[in-house]
Amino acid sequence: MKTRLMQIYNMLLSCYGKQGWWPVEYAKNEHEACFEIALGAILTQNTAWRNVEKALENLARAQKLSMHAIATSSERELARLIRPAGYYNQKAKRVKGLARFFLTLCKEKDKKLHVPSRSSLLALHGIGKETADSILLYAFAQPYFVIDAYTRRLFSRLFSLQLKSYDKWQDFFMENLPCDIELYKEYHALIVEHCKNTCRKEPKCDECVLQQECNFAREAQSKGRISP
DNA sequence: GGCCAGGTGTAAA
DNA sequence: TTTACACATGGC
Repeated sequence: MKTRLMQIYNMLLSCYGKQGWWPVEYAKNEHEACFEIALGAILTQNTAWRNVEKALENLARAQKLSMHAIATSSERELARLIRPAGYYNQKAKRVKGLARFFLTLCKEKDKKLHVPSRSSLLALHGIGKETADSILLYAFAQPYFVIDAYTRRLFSRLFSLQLKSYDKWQDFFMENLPCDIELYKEYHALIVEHCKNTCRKEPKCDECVLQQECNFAREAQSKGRISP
């Protein structure tokens, strides 16, 4: 299992190349870069990244991209700016809560941005496990493997896995991969990139870099055994 | 015009 | 504990 997970990673890497997530476009310092990542993590909830880019651009143009600016803006104004990212009323509340939370992380005298605990992120309204783990991994370089719909879809097919909960999926990856921040970042990004291309709900497996893996999984399933 | 996108919170079964 | 649904824009 461990070997196959790494094999799949290497196939994706050689096909798509290093993804270098998370993209930071506007931040002028390290703290704001962390915040911009977390902001993007909320804005991209069930939303295509290109729409998030429009929202971020609106915020930047209006000088409303910093944690302080967002924390002190009205929800109405924020909603107007982030409109292209969808669910703008909900997300306006969420990003404002996030900004206020981030301000508490930099209040320490040493000027360092404190690494939040997972539970403190989950306590924020509108931050669930996937968003919390994205923020921890990409903004704070903490070792949490991010599970999203693409990950479940792809690995359900590849391994005939029917894991129910987010935690079980996360355990599956974290128990079978070396604890390596860069690997976690890149693997998740590659899964997303791959699924955007060929592993959608209607998979195009015949033009897929993992075609052999898919066939292997299908064969194993038809023989009534779980693929290793 | 329908489907889908780097989910989450709430309420009901 | 699982399932259904609201939330919403924009690209293909």
